Amino acid sequence: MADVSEGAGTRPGGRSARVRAAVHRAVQDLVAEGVRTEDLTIPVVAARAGVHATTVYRRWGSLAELLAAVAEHRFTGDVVVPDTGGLAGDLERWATDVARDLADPDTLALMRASIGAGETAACACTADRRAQITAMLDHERRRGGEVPDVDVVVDHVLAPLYYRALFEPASGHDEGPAPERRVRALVESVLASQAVSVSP
Amino acid sequence: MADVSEGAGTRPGGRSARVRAAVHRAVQDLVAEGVRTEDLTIPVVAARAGVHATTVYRRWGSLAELLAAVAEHRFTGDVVVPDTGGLAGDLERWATDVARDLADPDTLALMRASIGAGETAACACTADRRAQITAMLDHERRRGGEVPDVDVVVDHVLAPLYYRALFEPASGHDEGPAPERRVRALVESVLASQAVSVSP
DNA sequence: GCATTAACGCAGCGATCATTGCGATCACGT
DNA sequence: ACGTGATCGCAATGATCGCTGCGTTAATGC
Repeated sequence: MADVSEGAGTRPGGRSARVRAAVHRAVQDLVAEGVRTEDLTIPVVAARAGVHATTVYRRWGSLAELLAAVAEHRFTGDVVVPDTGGLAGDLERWATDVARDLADPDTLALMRASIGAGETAACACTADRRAQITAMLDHERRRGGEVPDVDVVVDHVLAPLYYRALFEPASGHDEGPAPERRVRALVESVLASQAVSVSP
Repeated sequence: MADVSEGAGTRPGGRSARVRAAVHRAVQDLVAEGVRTEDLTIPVVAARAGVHATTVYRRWGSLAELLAAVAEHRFTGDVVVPDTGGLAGDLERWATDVARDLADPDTLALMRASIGAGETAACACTADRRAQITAMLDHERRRGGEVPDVDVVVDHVLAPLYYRALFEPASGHDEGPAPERRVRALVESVLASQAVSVSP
């Protein structure tokens, strides 16, 4: 689904797209198999993808740029903004999707690698999230409701999910029992903090 | 101050400690100078530290382990838990310190590299934070006050700080004006969320 | 349908990395 | 103060990476 829309680069040739898709899939597969960052090299990726390393060097140049591109294509357009009729429901469903996405080891590993690859690749991981939040808030505002600031939602809903995924993976204290109960609590808190909002 | 307490490893010899300190400082300096992850190699670190690469290979083995060690020694024991007499003041002051620490490009770069190096190194970055929060909450509890859960503080204060530092560096919309006003808002929100807490 | 040109495969090159064995040095226990 | 053993410096080695010509393939425009 995401591999189909590959033709948005420089020269959407029929073969170029297939090569790019193969390389992207190779990176995701390798990183999902737990290959260490130092072992994740361009020749390895090229071999897995079935293309020659020269091609990868020419198209992407560096491993960081390759990871950034993969991350950008991986983290954009996957989550559809829900419309449950209310902001609370929208946020809850959306946050649940995000949490499920972050629970995937493949996604997490790719994000780690992207963060380590550089600032650009790191920002690519969350580029769409803000836009999605803005869309949901606009929906609610168009319904006539009072909505919190985007930054508030980012701080109180998005940030906790990413923090836990990155820094506390399977801590063993609240892992299994309450995955979506936590999401509900986060959404409730952000809607409650509307009253004590930062803006005057 | 942190370099003095190096003698907690395997063999706290006088020279081993100096070598370790030199290597640690070399890593921090190099990563602070903006050296790309792919250019940050063991020979480079060794050359900067004034030791031979063989030593680094033998003591740490991999670059990931080296980064994990550096991150652990860098992010432990730096922040002292304040005691202003009240939980709000403690959290505010502590969060301000954390935010200031995260604002340092050197710290941020080291954290990025550590995250990219692997899960162990990543967790080393925030190992002490939870303990510090627990300490502050215990202080307040000993004063007889009602305190929120540790996870709530992590979600609503710590997570936003780390998220912003990692994924939105100098976005250009609220960077300069209100660094500590944001911290105050976060602390206020966590104290307010006590009322609508998740726990029954 | 044909010319054009971008993109890919191939082979070879230099450079750097990661590792290993040995001698020297320094810290630690008696 | 001296012996013992760990740690470090040094030099050499094999392996791999990253890059650059050149020929070929196939996608695009007329």
